[in-house]
Order: sequence, then C-alpha cells, then structure tokens
Amino acid sequence: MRWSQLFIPTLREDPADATAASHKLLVRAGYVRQLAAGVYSYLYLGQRTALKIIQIIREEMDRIGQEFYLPALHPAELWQETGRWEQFGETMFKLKDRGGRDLCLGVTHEEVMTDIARSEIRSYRQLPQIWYQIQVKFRDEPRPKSGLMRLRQFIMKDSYSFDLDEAGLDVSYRKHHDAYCRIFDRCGLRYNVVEAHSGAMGGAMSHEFMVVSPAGEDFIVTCAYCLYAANLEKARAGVAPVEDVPGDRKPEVFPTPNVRTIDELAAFTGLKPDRLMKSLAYVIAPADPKGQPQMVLALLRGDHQLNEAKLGEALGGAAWRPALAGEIRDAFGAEPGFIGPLGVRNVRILLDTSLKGRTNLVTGANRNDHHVRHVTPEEDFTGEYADLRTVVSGDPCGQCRRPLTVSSAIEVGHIFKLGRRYAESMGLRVLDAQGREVIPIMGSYGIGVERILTAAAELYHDEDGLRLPRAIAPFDVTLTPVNLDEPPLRAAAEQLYRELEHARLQVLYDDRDERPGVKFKDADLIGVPYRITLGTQKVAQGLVEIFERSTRRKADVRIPEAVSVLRSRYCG
RNA sequence: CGGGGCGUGGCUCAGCCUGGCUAGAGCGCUCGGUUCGGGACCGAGAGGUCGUGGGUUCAAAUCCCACCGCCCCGACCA
Repeated sequence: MRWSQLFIPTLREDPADATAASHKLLVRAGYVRQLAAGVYSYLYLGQRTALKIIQIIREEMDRIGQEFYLPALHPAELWQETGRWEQFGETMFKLKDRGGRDLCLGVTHEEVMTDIARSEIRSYRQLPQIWYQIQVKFRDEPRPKSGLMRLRQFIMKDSYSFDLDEAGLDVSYRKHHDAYCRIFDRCGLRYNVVEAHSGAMGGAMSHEFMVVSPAGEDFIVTCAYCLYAANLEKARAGVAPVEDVPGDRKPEVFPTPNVRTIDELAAFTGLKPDRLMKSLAYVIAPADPKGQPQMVLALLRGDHQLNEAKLGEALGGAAWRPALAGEIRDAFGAEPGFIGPLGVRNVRILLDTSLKGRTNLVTGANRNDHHVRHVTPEEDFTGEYADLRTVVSGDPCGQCRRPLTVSSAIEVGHIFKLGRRYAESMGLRVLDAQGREVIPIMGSYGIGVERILTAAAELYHDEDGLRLPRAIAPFDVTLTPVNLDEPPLRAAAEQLYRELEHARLQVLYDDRDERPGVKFKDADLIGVPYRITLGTQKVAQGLVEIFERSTRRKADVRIPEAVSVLRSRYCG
C-alpha cells in the first residue's frame, strides 16, 4: 500500500490521558482512537493487526472446533433462567425494546450457546461438540483502564464444549489448552499458564494464560525451578519455619492501652510480627433470611495478609463480608483491635495453616486495651485450619521449596471446566448409549483479542515505538526512499515495491513527500518489523539497506537480492 | 461507588490563584520558496461555543453552584 494514500495519523507527543505504554503507543502510532471510556475505534493499522490476531485464532480454533456467530443482543429471559441477569447486575448493559421488553448486550455467551444445544442436541452420538465464535462483548466495567487493557466493549474469542462425561471434558479442555498455546506462540507472546481461581463460575478447574508485564492487573506466582504457576488468588506456598520460644505457661492477659494494629503491638511488645496472631472478623449472611448471620474469625500470622479468594473458598463459596464494628462488639465483647479466639462462643474460627504447630503467640484478649500472650492453638482454643494467606515473593514453593516469584501479569486467555451448572439449569439433556437421560458437561474458554494486542505492545516496544512480532504487525516491511525527487531513487523504489508485492509480502511503501527523518520516525513508531531504505549513495552503488526494527541491525544488500533476502527472513 | 486530578484551535500545554486590552505558545494544517539519511528553515495564512447550564459582577477562560466527560488510586472484575 502507498502510505501517501492511507490514513495513519501518527502523533509526535503522548496523548495526555494515557499512562500505560501500550496505550500511549497504540494511540501515537495511529492504531486506535478513543470514543468513550473503555470504548475504542480501530483505525487502519489497528484493524489490520486485529484481523491478523483473529486469523491466527481462527486457524487454530478451526482445528478443534466449529465457528459460529451469535447475537450480541439477548432477551432478558435467557439470563433470568440461570440467575445471571441479577448476578451480573450493573456490569450488564441492559435496555428495552419498543415494546418494553428487557434486553441486554452479551457479556458472555454460555446462555445462548446452551440454548442452541438444548434445542438441537438429543443424543450422546451428537457429542462432543466444540463451538466457538469471535465476537464483541459488552461489560459495563466500574473502571475501564489503561487503554485497551480493560474495555467496556471488546472482541473475544469464546468457545464452549459439550461432552457426555468428565473424561470427554478433559479431552476438550486439553484441546483448548493446546490450541491456546499455539495461538499465543504464533502471536509471539511469552506467557505462563497458571492455575486459576474458578470464582463464582464454580467448576472443577480453570487455567489462565498470563503475560508477565508490569502493566498487568493480575498477579501470578511462579516457581522458576519446578514450573509451579498459579494465580495469586489461588497460589499455595510453604512457609519458612519460625522459632517459637517454648512456653508452658497458661495464657496471660496483659494491658495494651490503645495498641490495635499489628505494627503497634509489635512495637509495644518488642516481638516480631511473626510471633503475633492477627484476628480478622467476617460475617456470612444466613441462607435463611430469618436466621442469624454467622460470625467468622480468621486468624493469620501477624506478618501475613489474608487472601480474600481463599477465604471465600474456605467458607464454601458463601457470601461473606467484613464484620461491622457493632457486630464485632456483640460477638467478642471488645473493639476491633483487641479481639481474639479465646473464650468466644458461636464464632467459627479459621486458622491459617501456617499457624499449625506454633506456640506461645500473642493475640487479642477480647477485652478493650488488652492482649493475651502464651497462646497456643489447639491447646488454648480450637478451629479449622485453612489456607488463607496471600503468597509473597520469596516464600518457599509448595512443591520444591525453592523461592517463589510474584509478578503482575495480563490475562490473555482463560479456560474453564464449567461442569453442569448451565446444562442443568437450562434443561440440556441427552440420551446416553443405554437410553438414559443424562446432563452433558460443559467447558467455556475465552481469549481477549485486545488483550493480545495490548500485551504484545507492552512486551515489545522501546523508546521509539512499537516493535510488534511479525505475525501480528500490520505490515511485513516498509519501503522508504529518502527522497522521491531523485528519479533513480523513485524508479528503484517503484520497482522494489512491485517486486515485494509480487512476492506476497505486505509492504507499506512510504511514498509521502516527507523528509527522511519523518519517515524513519513514523516507521519506527508503527512497529513494522523490517524497513528497506533507499538512499542516494547506496542506490547509486546498487545497494539498499535492510533494517530490522526489533534489533536495529542494518545490512546492505544488492537491490536484486533485497526481496529474496527479506523473504528468507520471513520463511526461515 | 469512595479519594485525587484534568477539561482552553487537530495534538501537547500556558493563562485561572490576584476578574479587565483583540485568548496565547509549540507542534500539526494550508499556500509560496529553500531544503532532503533520523521529527528542517524562511515568509504568508486558516483554525477557538475557553466541557455544559446557572449565578455573582459594570465586566468571567479566571470567582461561586450544579451537572457532564475523561484519567489515576481504591472498591469491583463470569
């Protein structure tokens, strides 16, 4: 394509409202423009790159499944059937048609896919199925952010598997795992596959595909030695042992005026926080509206942080919230800051596993301005052990004891073993080989197209601009004559342009009447992997220069060989 | 939703605190000329409801109130 006829609005300066590198560069390079918070237009370059990403996804998904295209506009009834009309709440864009009927824009498509399956699939012989689509999703996020990182409208490849049994689901899940690896490999991403928290979706297993980046919003825990990898929400680790001073004395209450926090208590007692026991109070709403809320006391080592996802899991997925000060006073007889496990009644006590075997700890006395020392779990009080703490960098790996690393990461894909929740609630049934009616088991799987672009931009850029992997760059090569007023240069450029196109390379021919510096800066900014530069001197000697964007290496080649040299780079 | 910031030509910003000449700069854009291997230079131009509405005032980009939009931190995130 001839640059002079294209719309590639590059910017010299960073847009004022961007902070993430990918956001700044995608706007500066003319890939995207913002329309509203979390809503972006793809311009020419952005669309070319998006289409390449989508094509890679499509090719790999076609190896394992069938492409559909579902509506984005859904009737409310479908979502009310599964209870997710309420569950998604304000995250869902809801609207009414002219007849006053409730509609919404799809946040995901389990309901629509399951609706198709239940009305068409009757027999186990029709299973398994893997259906996918590449389509727009709408989520009214409370806080869109970082350009294309978190959008309110975005393109997702989502797929759904239907299998007769768990073994079948394992196969479908595995196929997706492998397809996702091929997709992200082909897109040039470096990523980790991590065990993920299944969240309110339920389900037995889920994995996330994570690109480590400081711009990421998630945290993952990885072990460089045994390859353990998990989302921080889910990650487990060992703990370095703590030397307790053996104490055979009985618990002893002592005054601690105005000492509420762990830091204050450590300073007051002169003990390290790992000798203290942190008491956090939560309540579970009763299943029965007339019932009493259940008070929960979570106990952690003073220097540890509670992991809310793990607490939720320990409570069996029940809805919970931090206890209010009044509720704490009623249940413990003391203000927050002075509560503890001793002598409490009707309180469910959860101890983090790192407290197992510890002795002689200090914790709240359930009496204002007092704590209690010489407390030993299991001797002085009892409770259930659960993994509650948030892993931090340096914790010993639960598998190999080597130190773990916590990194921020961008979630580019997520695969879920869904189970039978949707099939069950929506009445999907098939007959098995014995003629019995059974409920198929489902999986759901997602890839965020913009996330791939964002992650690539975060991963591959420098101070001059983007340097996208070849597979997703908008062009293969830019062709840059430094001055088109010189007939020999123009002739050589036009000739090369034809040859490159003939060789099926995607070439961006910079035939603009711009000075060389402008052309070089723009070419660097938009991140095309190679540039062929035609300069007066070199062309007079029959040479052109091939410049590799990612390494900044330059090499002179003879003009007749330029195309084949470049082709070999792409093929080899 | 809580906290913070911002809103002035296409872009990046100054001006606002302390109200008052015709609202400025750089970049970009148009025309003419020179220039041409890393965002050139000279000359001449075009382009602005100062986010919106209301209020105070002789007078509002500037002060006050309300609203809207965008960004950041937090909460949230199948």
